[in-house]
Amino acid sequence: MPEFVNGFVRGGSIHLLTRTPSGVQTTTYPAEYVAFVRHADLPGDLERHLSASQFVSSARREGAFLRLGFRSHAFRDALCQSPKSPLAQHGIATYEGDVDPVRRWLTDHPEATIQRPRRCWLDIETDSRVPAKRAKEGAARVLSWSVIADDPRRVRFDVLKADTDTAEAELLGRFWEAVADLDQVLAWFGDIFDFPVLKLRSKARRVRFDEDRLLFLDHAELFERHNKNSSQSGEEKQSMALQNIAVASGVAGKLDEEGLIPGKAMGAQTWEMWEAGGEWRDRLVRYMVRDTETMRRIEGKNGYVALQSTICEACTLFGDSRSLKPTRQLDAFMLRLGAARGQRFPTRRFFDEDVADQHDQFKGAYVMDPKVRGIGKDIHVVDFSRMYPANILTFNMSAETKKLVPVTGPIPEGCCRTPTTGVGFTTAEPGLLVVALKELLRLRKEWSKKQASLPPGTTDWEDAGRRSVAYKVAANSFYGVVGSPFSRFFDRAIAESVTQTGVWLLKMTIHAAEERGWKVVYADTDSCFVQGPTDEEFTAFAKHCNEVLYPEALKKCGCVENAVEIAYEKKLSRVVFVSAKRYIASYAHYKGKAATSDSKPEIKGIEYKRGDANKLARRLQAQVIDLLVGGLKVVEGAPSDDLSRYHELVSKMRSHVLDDALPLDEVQIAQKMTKDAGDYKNAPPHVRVAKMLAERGEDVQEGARIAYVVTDGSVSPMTVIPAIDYTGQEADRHYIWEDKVFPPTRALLEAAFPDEPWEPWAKTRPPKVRSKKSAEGQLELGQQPTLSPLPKPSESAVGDRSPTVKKPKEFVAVLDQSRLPGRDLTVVRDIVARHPGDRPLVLDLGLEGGRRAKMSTIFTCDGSEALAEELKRFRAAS
DNA sequence: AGCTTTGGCCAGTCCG
DNA sequence: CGGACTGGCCAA
Repeated sequence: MPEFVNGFVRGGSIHLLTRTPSGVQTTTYPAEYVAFVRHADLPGDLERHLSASQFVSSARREGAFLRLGFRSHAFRDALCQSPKSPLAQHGIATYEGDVDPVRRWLTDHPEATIQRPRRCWLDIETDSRVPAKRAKEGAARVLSWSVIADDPRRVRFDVLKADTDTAEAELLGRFWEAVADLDQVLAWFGDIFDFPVLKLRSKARRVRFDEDRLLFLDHAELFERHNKNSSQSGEEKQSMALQNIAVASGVAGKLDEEGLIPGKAMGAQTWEMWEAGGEWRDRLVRYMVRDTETMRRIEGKNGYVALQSTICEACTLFGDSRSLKPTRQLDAFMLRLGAARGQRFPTRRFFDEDVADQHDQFKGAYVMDPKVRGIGKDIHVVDFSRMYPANILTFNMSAETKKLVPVTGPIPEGCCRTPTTGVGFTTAEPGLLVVALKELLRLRKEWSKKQASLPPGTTDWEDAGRRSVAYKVAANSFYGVVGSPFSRFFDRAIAESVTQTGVWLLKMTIHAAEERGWKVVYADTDSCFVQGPTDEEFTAFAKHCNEVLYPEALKKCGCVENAVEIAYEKKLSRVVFVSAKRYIASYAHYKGKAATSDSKPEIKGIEYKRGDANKLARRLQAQVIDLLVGGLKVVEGAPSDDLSRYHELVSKMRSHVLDDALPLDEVQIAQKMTKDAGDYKNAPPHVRVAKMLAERGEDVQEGARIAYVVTDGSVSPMTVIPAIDYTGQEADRHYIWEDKVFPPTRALLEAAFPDEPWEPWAKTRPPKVRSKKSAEGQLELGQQPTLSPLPKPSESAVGDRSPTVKKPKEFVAVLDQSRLPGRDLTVVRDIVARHPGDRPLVLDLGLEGGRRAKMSTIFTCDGSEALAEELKRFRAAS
């Protein structure tokens, strides 16, 4: 059985590489650019014309198709892609006319399998004097490289001997020698740095190497794709930098780097360290080798690279970065399956961007607005198992099983029809999509079973588990690929039928639960949250859905099969819904297994889980989450309904934001720049900062994560600075509190305690004083009052729910805030009360809603040392 | 150059 | 001020 580790096209041939213990064996075949045409579609004269054409190198019948071979992709494109081609003119479809010769060969040879590559990790360092952006383009000299092979484990590295082109050429030459007996190279963000740099520099130095021979796989990209599925906190999403991921994965401690230039990042002083020579040059190499080793350890921890290899084997793909794309995976898998059954798939069209943008979206899932007020208790949750695959299976959905049926009325014999989209499918023979899906699910089951039969923790056990996951991943990507206009299998009607059948099933379930007198409080896509039943009643409900409700409903649609199934997933003991897709909850049980005090809460959608939220916003949310549902273990004695505990946390965080020294990580926000800086209509803050950085020559390209600090959030557009410019002073504290930290927690608190007033903590920023007024001498130059409504948490709105007249808000004004040590207004009010008659003032105040009011308040107004002292004493005493 | 989907929330900018 | 719009990130 032929096994291949890699393959490529060169000089009119395909080269297929086989790894042997002694080296790599190459097998070559002529490169075939093939397109199929359905014989029945083809008028006789056109067939003769094609067969005789000088551009067509071969033409032969294969089943119902005419197989046309071309000498180059240019000839084939002219026939298959151009709207002016004779086939397009006749409205004749072509099939698989975009498939590249290597994929063609692998598709036509079902006996060929994919070999597991000999793998290594790579890291390089380049001259730091060249801006990263230019370095990527190959403008910086390579200073060093390191390669760590996995099996057998082996570390190699090398350093530039002299700052000359000759020395660099030798260094690069030794790199390609070092990887000569390896098949796959992984590097962190290798696709955008290490790989192109090595290739560009080697070309520039005229170093001989074979770039096609190796599989280049971007480890960061791979990690990101596989890690999306695993639930994380926002803290872990902060950065994709290698050392951050290493710390989060538990394979490295906090970064401990000491470069030649203190306070400067390692990457920014590679040149200086290399030039210093001796111990510094050694240290540069050590850090580089450590980074390389870190990648290997990350893999040891999560096994994503091994999983990717398994996916490649399952789909017949070579293990480079392209194998990470779901369209590629499914394409390779389905082409083979189709070929085995004598079926061909449509030629994939190459859209230009306009066409892609024009494509209409199809309708998606149903999401219910949450119906719980306050803290919800004892909520049962059912969810459909693999809902979208199940819908495809049940309705036998596939491009070639589609059948035109009346949208309403009786369903023709031998057909089923989706209930809401009215798309018909034959039930006579299984569709290809269904066959593929069944095959993947069968394999998944087989490997899960196999895993269960093996001793846990062994290599075989792990491998079986990975195979099981690989098949699940592939099966779950089906729906998305069918819904993608870039995919060969794009079919809007099918994609929409999948989602809308899901909507139909979910709403049917909601209705059935409500019929029993229970309350459905939330639902999203494939899950349904229900309040009212006992555990036993709800178990019976799920059983009834599976045995009666769905089978009967699907039968009426003409379905012969039924893969639809719901499961009683969990009971939640306490739930707080902020809005759709945003809630927190503690478990009563999960799949029947009772939760313990160690059980982590379920947290969805809120800032705590977002990588672009402010750190303090996440911290305050974490504390409040702990009080509300428990499990995070950041607050003592949680959970609790004692409001004063919440007040305390909020007040404490507010004084921290307003008064304490704030380190960078507490004031910065980081967001990804998803496109080129110039392509934005209204540049958002992170893009404006990116532009500032770019002007300094820093590397801020599409995809970069930009960290910034807001220095004035009260103007539009806001003023911002790059995070690296922050010295500890510039942050707009009011903005941080009013816009970043408090609102996310306020949303949680208002959801949990809707009758309590949470507004009082919201505002801290003094209103802008009109220049006219301040010129009148009431306020001294440079002084602005800090105005804030007093929090009055103690008299909570128990009797205050009726729409009575709103009480006027109380305000306290404190002058010269810069000289006050604190702004804890309850404290200030007390102080004020104990200083009657000092000096009355009438202030012109900005109230909420743009109103203004005159207010006379009695307090010490000179911002004197005396008040500062008084505050200190009061705090010490209380 | 190549690309898994839609639904939803929230922050920010611009404009009337 | 509010609404239209863009952009980022998350749930499923």
